[in-house]
Amino acid sequence: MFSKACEYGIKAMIYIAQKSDEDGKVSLKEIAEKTDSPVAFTAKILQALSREGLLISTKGPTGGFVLAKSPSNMNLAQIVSAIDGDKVFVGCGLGLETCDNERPCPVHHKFAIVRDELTLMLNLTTLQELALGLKNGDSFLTR
Amino acid sequence: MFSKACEYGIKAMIYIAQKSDEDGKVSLKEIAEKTDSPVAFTAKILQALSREGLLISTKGPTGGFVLAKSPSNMNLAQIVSAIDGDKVFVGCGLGLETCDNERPCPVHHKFAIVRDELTLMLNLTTLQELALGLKNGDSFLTR
DNA sequence: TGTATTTAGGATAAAATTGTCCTTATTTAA
DNA sequence: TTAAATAAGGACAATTTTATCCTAAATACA
Repeated sequence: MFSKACEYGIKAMIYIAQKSDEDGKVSLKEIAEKTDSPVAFTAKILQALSREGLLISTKGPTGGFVLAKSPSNMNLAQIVSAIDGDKVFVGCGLGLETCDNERPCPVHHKFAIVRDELTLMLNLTTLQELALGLKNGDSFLTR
Repeated sequence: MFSKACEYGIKAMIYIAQKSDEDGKVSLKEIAEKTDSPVAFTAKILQALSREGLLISTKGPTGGFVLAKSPSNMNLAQIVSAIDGDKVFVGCGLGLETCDNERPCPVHHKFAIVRDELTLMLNLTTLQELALGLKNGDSFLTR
């Protein structure tokens, strides 16, 4: 469904959201540990998320990452499209370049319904609520 | 969403379904052409689908592939799981090994809803209806 | 029987994704 | 001012996925 990079990215963002409303910045090392992700690879992803304007990074001791916006204003769709692009939102289920209502692939109509639901869900799900569930112990980032 | 292999496999199955209720067997060469797929790679996928019991293959001149069952009894879920396994049906959206109602990842509940809809759609969509749309010119396998 | 045609399958290659390593730049604080 | 800590980013490596090539096996038909 999502790439590994995207999975790591989402987990990182949720962890940062949950952690940084307590303290300030969160370090790469801590993020990678708590999300059970490879450190160096996670670094690349956080870099990308910073470039895309979803994170703010600071170097040096006490440096780290913080959300660029309030977690209530950040949703999963923004994260996914920052990392995986918009393929998941608009791409054809059978990989055709041209696939729309004018010239649909055989599964287009049925696929579009599900895909649009996924898009809706990703757009409606905020980092705030995900971080809250995590903080409450209702959900987990590892295992 | 689906792997390339799976996309090719689905397109091939739809083409075979549409073509073989007219004639009998359909050759690899024809399938690859009409689905705009690489021949040798498609061969591997058709091999796998044959091993999985979804296709019957015949060697020699006039040989080729036919559906193992009536297209009304074959659905997309069977094809997807033959090629990509059941990851798409049961896998965690964030890649956790353990992720269920007992110990959910942060997106589990919302993700499961969409994933279950996808599963339902794949189970309910038969090769018969897809092949019919294609034959009627309402849908396409290329471009 | 022999030849052409077609799928099976092993070996290999290319490309994309995932992952690591190392150096540089920046910042903090002693 | 220096040392330590941290992210940035380039180079490279490993793995997975996608794709190709070649030979073998099976089959139809002359």
